[in-house]
Amino acid sequence: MKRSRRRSPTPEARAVLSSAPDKSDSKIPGIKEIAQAAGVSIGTVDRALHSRPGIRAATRAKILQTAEQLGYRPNLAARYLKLSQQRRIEVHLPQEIASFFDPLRDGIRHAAAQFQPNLEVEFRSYPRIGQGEVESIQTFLEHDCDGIILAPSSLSKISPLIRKATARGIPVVCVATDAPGTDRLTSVSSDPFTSGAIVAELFTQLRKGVREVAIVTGDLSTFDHSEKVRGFRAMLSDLNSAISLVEVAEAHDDYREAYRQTCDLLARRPGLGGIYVSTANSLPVIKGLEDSGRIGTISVVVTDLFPELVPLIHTGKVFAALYQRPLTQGRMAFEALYHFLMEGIRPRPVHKLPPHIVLRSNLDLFIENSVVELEG
Amino acid sequence: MKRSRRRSPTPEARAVLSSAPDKSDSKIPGIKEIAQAAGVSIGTVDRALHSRPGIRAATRAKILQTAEQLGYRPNLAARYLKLSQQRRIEVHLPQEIASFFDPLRDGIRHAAAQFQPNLEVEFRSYPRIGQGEVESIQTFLEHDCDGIILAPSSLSKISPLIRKATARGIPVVCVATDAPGTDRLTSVSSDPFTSGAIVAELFTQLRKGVREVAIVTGDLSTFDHSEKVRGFRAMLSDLNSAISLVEVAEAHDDYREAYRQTCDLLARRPGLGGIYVSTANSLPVIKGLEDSGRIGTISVVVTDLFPELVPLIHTGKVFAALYQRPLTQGRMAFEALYHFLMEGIRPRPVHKLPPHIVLRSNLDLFIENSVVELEG
DNA sequence: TTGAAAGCGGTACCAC
DNA sequence: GTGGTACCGCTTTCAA
Repeated sequence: MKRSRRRSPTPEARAVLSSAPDKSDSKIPGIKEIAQAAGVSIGTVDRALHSRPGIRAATRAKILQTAEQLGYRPNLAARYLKLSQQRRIEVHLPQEIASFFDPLRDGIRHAAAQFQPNLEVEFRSYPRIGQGEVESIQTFLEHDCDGIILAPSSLSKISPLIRKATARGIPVVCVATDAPGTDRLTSVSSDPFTSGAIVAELFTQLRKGVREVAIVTGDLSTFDHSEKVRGFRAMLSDLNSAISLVEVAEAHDDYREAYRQTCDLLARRPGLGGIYVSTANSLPVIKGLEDSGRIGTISVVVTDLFPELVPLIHTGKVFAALYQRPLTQGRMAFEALYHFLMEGIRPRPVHKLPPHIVLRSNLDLFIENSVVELEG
Repeated sequence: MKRSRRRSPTPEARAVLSSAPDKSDSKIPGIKEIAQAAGVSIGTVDRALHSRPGIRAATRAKILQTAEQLGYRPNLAARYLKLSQQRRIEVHLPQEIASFFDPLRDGIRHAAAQFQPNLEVEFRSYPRIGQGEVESIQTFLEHDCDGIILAPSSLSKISPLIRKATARGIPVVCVATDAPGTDRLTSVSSDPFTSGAIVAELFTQLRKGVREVAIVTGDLSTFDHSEKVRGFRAMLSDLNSAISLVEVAEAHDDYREAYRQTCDLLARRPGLGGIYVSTANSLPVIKGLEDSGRIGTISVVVTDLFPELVPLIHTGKVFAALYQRPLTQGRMAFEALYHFLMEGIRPRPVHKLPPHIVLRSNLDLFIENSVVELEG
C-alpha cells in the first residue's frame, strides 16, 4: 500500500482503458526480481547481465532469459548514483568567432545541465582558429579526461591529436566542421555542401535578373569553405542556372582583407548581381557595398546570424542569412558523447544539420529563440 | 585514495592548466557535507533546502548560506532513485495525419528514452482531429496521471478539459497548435503566422511574373489555419508586394474536397501564378494541377514533408515545402513537461518554432535526418 | 562459481 | 525543532 501514492483505477475505469497495458500489479522488475525468479543472488545476476567473468555459461543463459521475459530495464538513476565516478569531458573551442562559438558552448552547457548526473564539463578556450588550439587540446594528455569535444579547424595539425586520444580510449566529437579520415566518435556540423547549394538555388529562383555572382570565403584549404563552393557550383549546374560564379575571393576571416577584396571585386565587376559570403565575415563586405553605393543593386546572402545583421535583413540590404545553428550543434555533440560514455551507444558517424534559411519573414522568430532557449 | 580512479595531475601539469578551476581535493559537496559544515544533521539540511516546515528560521538561513557557499548541487541520480514514484504522463494525439503525428510521437519517445528515470509515457491515440479526442482526453479523470501532452485542435471542446486538468494539478502541454487563454503549462508549435509570412516572401521574391496567388487551407476557424493566412497577408503588405491573394479555399482536410476546389479555382483563375497549401493536404491540389495541365506554370508551396512530396520537389513541380518539425516539437514538449515535473522548472509560456524551408537544394538532408534521429 | 553485504546521495519517517 | 536511520536499485568487494 505504501508505495502507490496513486489510487489504483477502479475496475470500471480499467475496462475503459483501451490501450492500457495490463502490467497487473507486478512492480517494475529490478535485478532483485530477476535473482528471485532465477533462484540466484543479485551478484550473479549482475555478472550475467554484464558479461563479467566467473559465471557458468548455463547460469548466465538462464538469467539472461528470465531478465528478457521479465522485460528488465536497468534503472539508470541507481546505476549513475553508484558509479559516481564523476566523469569529465573537455570542450576545446576558439573564442573567435564569438557569434558562433559562444552559442555553441551554450548549447553544450544547456544539454549538460539537463543530463546532470556524473558529468562535469570543462571549457578550455583558445584565442582563435589557428592560434593556440594544438596547445589547448594537447593538454588532454595530462589530465586524462573521459571525452573531448573540439572544432578541428586545421585538419593536418589536429588529426594526429584525435587519433592519439582515440588510441587512449578517449572519444572525440567534432563540431562546426568534420575531420574525416580520423577515428573520431562522430561529427556534428551544418552541412557546408548544402549551404552552398541553397544559396545557388536562392539566387537562381529568387533573383531572376542576376547573372553574375561572386563568393567571398575564408580559405579554400578549409574543408567547410571549399565544400560550400562545391555545393554552390553543383546546384547551379543541377538547375541549369543562368547564373555564373565569376569569382571566389579568399579573405581569411580578416575584416580589412575582406573589405579590400570586396572593393576590388566591385571595381572589376560592374555587372555583379549577387554576393555570397560563406563565412561569418560579412560585415566588411557590406561596408564595401555601401561605400561603393551598390548596396541596393546587389543581392547579398550571408552566413551566421548576429545582432548587426538584423537591421540589414529587415531593410532588405541582406537578402538571406544561412544560420548554422550553433546551439543545436552543441546540444547534439554533447548528447552523442554523453550516450556513448554512459550507455555505450555509438552514434552514427556523422551528423549533418540543414542550416536554417533566415529571411525577413522569419527573422524575428530566430531572434526570440536564440536568446534563451535551445533554439528549437 | 580509493575513489579517484583518475590519477591526479602532476604539479607540472597543473601549472599548465590555464583555465582549470582549482577545486583542490575537496569532494563534491553533498547534503552530508553541508550538515557537517553547518553543525546540524542531514535531516535538518533537507528541511532547509526544501522549505519544509518544522525548522527555525535562523537554522534554515544558516544552512542555506553554507549550501550556497559550498556550491551545493543536488545529485539528481540519488533523488530520482529515492523518488521512484514512477510518474506517468499521457500523450493524446490523433492518428491522422500520420505524416505529422507519427514523427511527433517519435520525438516524444526519443526524448523520453534519453531521460529514462521514473517517467512512463503512455500514448493514447484517437482516429482523427474532431473524432474521439474529447473521449480520449477525458480519461485522465480516471487514472490521475502526472502530466498530459495533447493537440488542442478544436479549442472550444478541449479548453475546458485543459482547465479541469490544471485545476487538479496536472500540467498540460499543447503541441502542434496552441490553446491560448487556457492555463496550459506551455505550448510548442511551428509558428503559423511566420509560415504564412515566409510563403508570401518567397512568392514575392520569386519569379517576378507572379501576380495572383491562392491559398488552399483547412478550416479558417482553426487558429493555426487562419494565422497562416494572416501572416501571408501581413508580409505582402510589409513588402509592398505586387502579389495579391485572390482566394482562400477551405478544403477541410479532405482529399476529394481539395481536389474539387482546386479544379474550380483553376477554372476561375486563368492568371493564377501560385498556390500555397497551408495544411498537409497538398496531394489532391497537385493532382488537380496535373490534370489541368498547369503544373509547370504555377508555383506551388506546400506544408509538411512526406514521401510523396520528395519527387515533386526534386522535379520542381513543388517549389518549396514548409516543414513543421514534428520531431522537434515532440522533443521540446516532453522536455518542458519533464523539467516541470522533476525539477519544478516552469517553461516559458509559449514555444514558437521557425518552420524549415525545404527546397530542392536541402531536401536530401531532411530525408536523411528525419528517418532515425531527432532531426537536428 | 556463487552469495552476502556495504555503500552511492537523497528523502521520509521515526523517536527524542 | 532536531537527529537518527531505513530505504531506493545498482555495482563491487570480500567471503564462502
